[in-house]
Amino acid sequence: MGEKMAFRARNPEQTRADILAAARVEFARLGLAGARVDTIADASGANKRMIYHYFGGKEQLFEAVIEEAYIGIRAGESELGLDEMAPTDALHALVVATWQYYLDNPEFITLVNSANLHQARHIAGNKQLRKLQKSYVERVAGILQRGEAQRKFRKGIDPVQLCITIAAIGFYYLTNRHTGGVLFGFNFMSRDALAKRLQFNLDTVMRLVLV
Amino acid sequence: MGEKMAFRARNPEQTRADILAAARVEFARLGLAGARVDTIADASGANKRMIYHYFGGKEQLFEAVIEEAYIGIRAGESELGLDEMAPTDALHALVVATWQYYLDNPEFITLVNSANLHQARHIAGNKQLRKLQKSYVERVAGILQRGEAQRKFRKGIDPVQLCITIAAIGFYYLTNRHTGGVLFGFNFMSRDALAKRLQFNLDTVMRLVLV
Amino acid sequence: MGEKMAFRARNPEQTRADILAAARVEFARLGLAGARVDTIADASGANKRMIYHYFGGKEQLFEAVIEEAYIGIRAGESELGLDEMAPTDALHALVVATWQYYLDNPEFITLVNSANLHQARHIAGNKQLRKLQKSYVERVAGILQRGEAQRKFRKGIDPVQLCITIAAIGFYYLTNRHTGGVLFGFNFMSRDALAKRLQFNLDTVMRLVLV
Amino acid sequence: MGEKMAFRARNPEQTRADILAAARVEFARLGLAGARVDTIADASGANKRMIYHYFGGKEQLFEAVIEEAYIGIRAGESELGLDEMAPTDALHALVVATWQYYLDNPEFITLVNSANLHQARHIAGNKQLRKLQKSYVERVAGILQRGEAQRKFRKGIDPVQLCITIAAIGFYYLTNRHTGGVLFGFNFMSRDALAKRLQFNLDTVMRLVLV
DNA sequence: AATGAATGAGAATTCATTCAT
DNA sequence: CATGAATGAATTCTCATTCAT
Repeated sequence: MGEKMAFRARNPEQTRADILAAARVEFARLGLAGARVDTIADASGANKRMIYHYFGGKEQLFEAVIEEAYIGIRAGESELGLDEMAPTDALHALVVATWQYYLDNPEFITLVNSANLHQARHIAGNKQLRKLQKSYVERVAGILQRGEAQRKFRKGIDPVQLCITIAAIGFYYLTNRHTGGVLFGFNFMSRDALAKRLQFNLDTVMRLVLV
Repeated sequence: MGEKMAFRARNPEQTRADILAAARVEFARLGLAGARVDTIADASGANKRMIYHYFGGKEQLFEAVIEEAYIGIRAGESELGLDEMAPTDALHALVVATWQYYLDNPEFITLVNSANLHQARHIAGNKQLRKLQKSYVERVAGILQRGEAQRKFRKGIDPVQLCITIAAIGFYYLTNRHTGGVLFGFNFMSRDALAKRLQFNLDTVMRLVLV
Repeated sequence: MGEKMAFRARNPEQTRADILAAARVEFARLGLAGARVDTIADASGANKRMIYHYFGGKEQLFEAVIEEAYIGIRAGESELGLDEMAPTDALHALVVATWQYYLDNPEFITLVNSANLHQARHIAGNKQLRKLQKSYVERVAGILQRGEAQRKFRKGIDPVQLCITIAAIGFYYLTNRHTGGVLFGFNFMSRDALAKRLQFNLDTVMRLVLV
Repeated sequence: MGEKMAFRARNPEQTRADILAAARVEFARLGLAGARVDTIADASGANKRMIYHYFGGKEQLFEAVIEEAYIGIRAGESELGLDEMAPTDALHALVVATWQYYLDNPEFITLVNSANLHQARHIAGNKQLRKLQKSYVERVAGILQRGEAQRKFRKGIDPVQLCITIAAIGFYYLTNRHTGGVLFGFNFMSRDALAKRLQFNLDTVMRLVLV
């Protein structure tokens, strides 16, 4: 009686990170409207009050999750060293890396879908993400220019459209894996199916750019 | 004016259809969890009770909406007369028609995303959709075979992967138009942007299949 | 199209009786609040509108059911010919008949409980039932008098209290058979258990009245 | 006045107990189906959300109420000190105490009826109640044995049947007091009527067991 | 007499958020 | 910084009853 319950480690950084991690999972699984603040609090090991303390509310927490997700994917790409590779190799590496990022971060695709369902208002005006994206497009543009200069790639390929297509052919396959499984009647996530898709996508991109 | 419209037309078919139409819009806009039964009832001109009477509940209504959406897109394709066209024309027409369907039915893409968020459990076991999809794939396979026989198309192109890619390059662009707009910094839905994207996609597909 | 649905037999008496029978079962199973007008309509083979037509509403239907139930049990007793039997035999027959009525009409006990939950307001002022009850008590009083005159029964036994006790020892056992089963740990409705209880009750009543 | 009682005492135990008490009254008055969660919330001074927090739902709250009711009656009996009394006195005390418990806890009888209406599923598998009941029966069996040993009581009286009968003759009178009042035409709850009934019941039980 | 579609009021349940400690 | 009890506003779902045919 009167016994004092042990508080969790008074570690603000950790608490914040734990909440964010739990929120990422929950929002990815159920979307913004379907996610439960209670569930996030429980899963994070913190409590509901902390969510409001650190993030202000459910929507702001969602914002933080989305931002973090986009920072994550762009960070990965900048570490590939694409600028040092031959153009063809760089493009190949980019397609593979994008695909692999989706596979390693299964929450990313549903988070992006949720962000779009809400018309991207949770990242509207986010300069940082705009900047990261810009440097990404420039990197791809650089690859195309080098390829073109070497007479390997066609002229006039729009780097933005290429970026979108590289994302599309992987992202769509994975985000629609459930309905795809039902409609097409095979397991989209089997090792074979995944390998086949990656190969097909590499083909698609290469045929698109090579002269 | 002042006239009391106590009861709506005693027309079960119409009532059901009105609810379904209102539900399609609401679910597309806010997802399964975000959609409000009340809003659907009001928008449909019917009342909440009718939703439960005709569909059983929110989830079953969602099921009906998703099923209807898939039936709609497949129905459009079967009316294109692809089998009567030259292979190249047929493929071109298919890419254009798919793209146009997405533009004409903006709800379709978010509904599909919602269905996938919930792991496709709302269409699991739906034989009809499986069948429709099958005949769609077969139609595409037919185009590929004819193209191959005419030495226009490469050999060994997987029709399933092609179907997925044709959908992906249009669908992804449109579903991600909001975050895309923020990140890339241009309006994905401007006339020019749309025309450019369609052209790029046609290019992508043609380069993929042509010898 | 324009095909006319077959109406059920235009037989008011039958329709009313069917509704009443279905209502008895439903009210007995779930009580007044738990019973569903829809269920009664479906089970009766009629439709909801008929319930309102014939009875006015759910509460009035309940009234009709309760009244019918009480008329039923009293009707049974008056047919036993108790007045023609020796007092001991008459009492014995009455205990057995009461018990048997409960067993044959399992709905009776829960209906009575429901009527009491609602403080008997559904039979308040019902002269007919009061009259039937009166003649029942008089019949029992007659038995006691004859028994007393023959020096078989004690003097001064209150017929009302006896009536209540005869009902109580059977009714309570049966109405509480479910909780009884859980708490005492045996099946109150097995052939053996029922026989044992009846014997015990006969004993109880006989010892109560015999000199 | 004008003072805002925004939050009630932060006392989980009390809150839970308040809800339980309010629920007991409401369920007793209207049954499981007739009871209103809103009413319970208001009457308890808590709010609806707390009911779901502490009990999970209406049905589970009902379970808790029923369990508490049964624990209550058994607790009372174990405090009577029956084992220290002469057999006849013990039996007398038990009949009186049972009767008095019903009178002091008017909710008990309708709760038991409700539990039985729902086929005792709310206490099915409740080991604690089974155990309490068992020790109760054993206590009664002990009285019978002592009485028998002292040649005061008949041999071979089934303690379970006796328990049931002791409950029945009081319980039935009280649960049926409303219909009884209408049918028999007197007030079952007048001081006189109650006294008379208790005396009759004592008589019934004593004649049943005495040699 | 009979039907079943339609309704509004209400009931159970859920949820993001705030308050006292 | 941390906790978890408490809350009000929604939200889904239900139900007795009425209306048009």
